[in-house]
Amino acid sequence: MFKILKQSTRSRARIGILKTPHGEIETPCLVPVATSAVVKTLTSEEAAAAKCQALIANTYHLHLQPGEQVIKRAGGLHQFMHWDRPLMTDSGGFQVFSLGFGKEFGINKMARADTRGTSRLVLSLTNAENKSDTLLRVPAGQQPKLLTITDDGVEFRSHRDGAKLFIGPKESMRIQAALDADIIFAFDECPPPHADKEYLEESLRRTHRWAQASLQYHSPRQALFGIVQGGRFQTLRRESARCIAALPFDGIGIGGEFGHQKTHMNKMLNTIIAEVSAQQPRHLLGVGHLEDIPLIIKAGIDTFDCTVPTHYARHGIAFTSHGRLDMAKSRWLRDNKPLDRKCACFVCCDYRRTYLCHLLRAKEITGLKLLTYHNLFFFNTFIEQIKIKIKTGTL
RNA sequence: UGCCGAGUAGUUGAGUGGUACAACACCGCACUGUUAAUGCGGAUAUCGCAGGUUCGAAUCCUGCCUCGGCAG
Repeated sequence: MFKILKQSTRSRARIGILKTPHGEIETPCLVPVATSAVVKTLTSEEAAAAKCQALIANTYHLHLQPGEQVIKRAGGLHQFMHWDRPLMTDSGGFQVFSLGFGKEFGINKMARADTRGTSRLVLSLTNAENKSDTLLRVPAGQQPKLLTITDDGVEFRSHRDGAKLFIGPKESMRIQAALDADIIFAFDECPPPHADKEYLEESLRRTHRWAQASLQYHSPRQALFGIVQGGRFQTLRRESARCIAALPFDGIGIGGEFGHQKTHMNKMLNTIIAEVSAQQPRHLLGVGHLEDIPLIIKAGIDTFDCTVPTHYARHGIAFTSHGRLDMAKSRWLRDNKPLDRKCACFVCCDYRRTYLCHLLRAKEITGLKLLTYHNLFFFNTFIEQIKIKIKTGTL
């Protein structure tokens, strides 16, 4: 299922081929996020044209809307969304965080370093109610207010209508089987970044039990990846990697966050990858800012999904060879140059900054589409260049 | 020409005696397995003009100006 074509001698980076019933993925590869069976603003044809090799959709969201039975009757996700290349589905484990502690505290998955130079953990607070400077803690045993985590799974409340719904490993596997993606993920808990070590230990035990249950309930016609957790603690990451590596998964997923310094993520990845088989594909969940990509590939990551190129595009940010450009800023109205002269995508070939800026400021949805297309093309091209370096032995 | 109504931030409006508020626009920041074309923050007003009453006026009174409606 996974074949390594070239292993770098300078790093853990490798070129591989991940085979699926819907074709091959040449790794390393970004897997753009198509939560609701769509890369927001793009058609599946456009996502393919932007050089996306595979997409990842979401179990929780598709279960809520339109429901997996609708997709099953449509012939599965591939036919439903008219995408004939490889597909993954995430298990709903991330929603345990994002709709639980994430929503409650108004925080993101990632912690970040205090800008005042202390080593104190500071969180990206986005919820006005929690705009205090106090350090948030999640002690062992604490439940998020908005959902309930038990040994068997998670009782969610629908963010759409408040209805209760239960998803555990069994339910996640059943839903993912109906969706019928090529690669699916074990049901896990993505723990909050500010959780105490004791909380993370309990959460990890639960995630490991759910990993075994996911294996038990999964149909072998889909590839199933287990998920390593453990937060910012090296001992927990090592323990988790050993546990997941010992189970008969088709690949290794790596989830959660890794601490509030960028270099810490590298250390955690090295710890994890040292414990898993070189022959298995490794997928890093939810990481992929441009500056992270060379680091994670050198650490030995084969595939990774991230909302950054698509999400930022819809907030007006273009990633270019000149860096991040906020294309909604009025200065671009007077700029007749292409978005990025060095980019070969149709947006950069055929349109100019002034027009992109106008579309964004006028809130025309085509502006979001053009930036989404460009960002994906740019990220994918960036990764192609890294692959060339691996192939030629310079990375 | 008369009568009636209206003039408050760039715009549309709220505010009927204690020197101003919202939305949008503008400017800035954030966003890493998507509840997000989102969230947070900031700047911006001699309250049409001139007088008067009052301790105090966007608010009450007088005159004027501008716009709209109706009448002639």
